[in-house]
Amino acid sequence: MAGAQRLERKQAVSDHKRSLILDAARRVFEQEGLDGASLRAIAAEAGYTPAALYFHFDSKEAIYAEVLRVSVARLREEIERAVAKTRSPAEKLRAAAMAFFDFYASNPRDLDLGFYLFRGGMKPHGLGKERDKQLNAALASALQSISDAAEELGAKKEEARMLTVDTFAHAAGLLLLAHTHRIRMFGASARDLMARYIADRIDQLKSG
Amino acid sequence: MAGAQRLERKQAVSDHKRSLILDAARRVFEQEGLDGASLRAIAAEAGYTPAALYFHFDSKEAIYAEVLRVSVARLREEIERAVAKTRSPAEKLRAAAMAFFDFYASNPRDLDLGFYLFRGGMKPHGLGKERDKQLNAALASALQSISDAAEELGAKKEEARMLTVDTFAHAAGLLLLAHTHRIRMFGASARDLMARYIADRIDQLKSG
Amino acid sequence: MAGAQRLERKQAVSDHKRSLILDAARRVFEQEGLDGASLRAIAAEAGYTPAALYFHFDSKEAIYAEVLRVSVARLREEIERAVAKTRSPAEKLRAAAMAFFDFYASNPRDLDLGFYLFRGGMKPHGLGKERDKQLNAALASALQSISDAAEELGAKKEEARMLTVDTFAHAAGLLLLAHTHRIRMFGASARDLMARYIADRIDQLKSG
Amino acid sequence: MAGAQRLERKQAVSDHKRSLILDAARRVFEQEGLDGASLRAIAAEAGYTPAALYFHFDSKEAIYAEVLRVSVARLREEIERAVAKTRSPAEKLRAAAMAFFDFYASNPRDLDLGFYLFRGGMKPHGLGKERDKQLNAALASALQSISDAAEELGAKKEEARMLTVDTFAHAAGLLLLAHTHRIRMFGASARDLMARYIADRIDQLKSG
DNA sequence: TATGAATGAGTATTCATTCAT
DNA sequence: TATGAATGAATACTCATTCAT
Repeated sequence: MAGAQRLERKQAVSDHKRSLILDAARRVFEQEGLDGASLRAIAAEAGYTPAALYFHFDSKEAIYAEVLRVSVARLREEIERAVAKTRSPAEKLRAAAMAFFDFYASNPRDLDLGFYLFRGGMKPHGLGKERDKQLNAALASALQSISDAAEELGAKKEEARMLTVDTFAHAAGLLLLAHTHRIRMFGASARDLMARYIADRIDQLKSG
Repeated sequence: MAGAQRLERKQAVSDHKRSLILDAARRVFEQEGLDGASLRAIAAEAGYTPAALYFHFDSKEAIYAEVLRVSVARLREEIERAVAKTRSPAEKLRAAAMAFFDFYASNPRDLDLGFYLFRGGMKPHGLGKERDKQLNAALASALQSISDAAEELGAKKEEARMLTVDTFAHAAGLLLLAHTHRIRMFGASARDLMARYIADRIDQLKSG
Repeated sequence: MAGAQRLERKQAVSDHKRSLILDAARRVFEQEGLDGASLRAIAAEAGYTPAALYFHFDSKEAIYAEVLRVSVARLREEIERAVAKTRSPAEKLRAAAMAFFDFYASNPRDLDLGFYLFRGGMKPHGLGKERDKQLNAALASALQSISDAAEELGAKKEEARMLTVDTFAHAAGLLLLAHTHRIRMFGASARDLMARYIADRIDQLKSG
Repeated sequence: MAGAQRLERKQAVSDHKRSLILDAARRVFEQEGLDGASLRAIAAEAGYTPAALYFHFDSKEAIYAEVLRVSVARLREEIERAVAKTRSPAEKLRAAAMAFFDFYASNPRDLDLGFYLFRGGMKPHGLGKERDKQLNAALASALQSISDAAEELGAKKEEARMLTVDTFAHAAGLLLLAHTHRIRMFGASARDLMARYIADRIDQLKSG
């Protein structure tokens, strides 16, 4: 029993240190961006030697992946919080979509990270299949609110799915344009366009 | 006269070498991705010493920019070619939008290249102001067909612009999902979704 | 206790390695001159990878500065040792001046090193402000013996200072000539000229 | 005859181009300092390709040497001009010494160049014996005024020579200190110190 | 668990020089 | 005489990672 307790405590301490490193990594991402987030920089911010991080993570990419995992978890929380404040299915759908958009609009580093990892940014072997699966699951879970709301509005399962994908895509595209400053060339606000987009889709659903 | 001819020939040879280097750069992008596209790698692929590239280009970024410029020019050509085959404004709009989508769907490295701008864009240095401006202009020019078609369909200038941005964004988002293989998790075809999206917008325009 | 001892030993080992690198740097200076003293060269001479030096020093300039610091420290020691052997103020002054001259006459690479400052000095970056200040302080300290002796011989503070500057300048000029072999063209011994110079200044002081 | 004339003209044209390059080199030295005076930079300033310079000079160092030669010639002119304005031998001596000092004080790049070339700054084989000899001769000639004046003031040949060397050395030392900004630490003006030095030597000569 | 030390591969860019044309 | 093209060596410095301690 005593041995098991000791092991538990050890595990807890270890987890805590891991999360301290992740916090540091997040801070570095925010302040320096992806390119500045070297292992050295993360280690320094965490008060560690670079070598020390290898006791807690397998590689730099593993840290990146973990930060992304937490990021997606936060995304999900934000969406759920926004949805919880609403009453009607329509409002729910709008709230979920806009929460998704707003999360990345106000956390551009999370967007950067997401794009980096979701694409082939990582050299040696990507995230690894397992992590990739987990990530997809987490993302699907975050977007579940959108699908649910669509179904409540009368969409069939398949339609609801497609709406979710479309919403994700439209938001991602607008965010991309907004963050590369390529959108101002058309003199439009990304958020307004997103709002209009989702309003149209809601109308479609209601009338269809 | 002979002197002028010699100069012309020299220029032609020089241009040819430039384009060989750009081809090599494109190949490296394709095989190694953006991060692997170091000057050394490009030089090696082109059969040159790194130093030799500096005779033909001012910097690594200049090579990137040129590759990108060519890519956007090809995009524009494809869109215009597609539009030229159509008759009605509605067809024109659809053709332009789908040509945009298809270009990047079938040239994923060009998409990667475009996304590079995104990453450089976040901390906005990258290509330098001048090149960035030129690029925006080239992109706007490539998308002009979409705006034109929308206006022909009765949209006001402002509406036409927003439609163009929306179309760009939706396509970009879908391509991102497709490209990262995140879209299959919803069991939908990116191209179908794009087609439906643009069909809906055309309906909107016609009925509005 | 044991822990403290281990730390001490570690520190000692680290210091030793640092000094081995500095020795290597000095050797490179001697054999290759200042321009040849690249980081690579120093690392190779020390039996290290270039990257390894960055564990022990912040930059190439930091190594230069350290070598220079040691050089000036040795200069100071030599001057003080020479002065300590004398009795009268006049002898002290002569001893200090000649020790200064002799140090650089018999350590021409230290002279080179000092001249490096000159070249860096023209467009005044080089070592960075902080190091430059420290160096000036160390140099001033090394020359203090001369000022002190002058004051003991009756010179006012201001006079003593100027004498120090003059002595420094005269010695530096003669060393330059001797070192570049430009002095033989006049068939004179630099050391004799220095001795005569300082003798004259002592006479001046005594009679003035 | 016609052939000889043609050859002469060719030679004249060639000489002119050489001097244009040297002018360019001088300008680059002045604006960019020694480190910035790369062959490329000189060529660009002269409106040539780097390769073209090799038809006029053997190497970069050869250009440096030639610039230095011209510099020493100008030094000599300045000294002679200053001396020509004076009447008494004492004035002559003072004028020559101060002209020497002032020349380098107001043309620090010439000083820099002189130090660089007179020392071992040049890697492969120095200036070459021949050029070195010429340079020494030119320098001696520039300093001749000082020796002459000293002799006119009653110094024997040997004494006059030593005075010249001393003056050269003192000036060089002060200039070195002044340009490295190491002299202000003693709060003295280099020019005043030089003036005092030469005044003392004149007094010595007169009284001795 | 953590460190200090070290590595080897990598970065973009500059340099003086050469050579065919 | 001059150029365009090319080279090979060099520059200082950064990186993720490893390993003995």
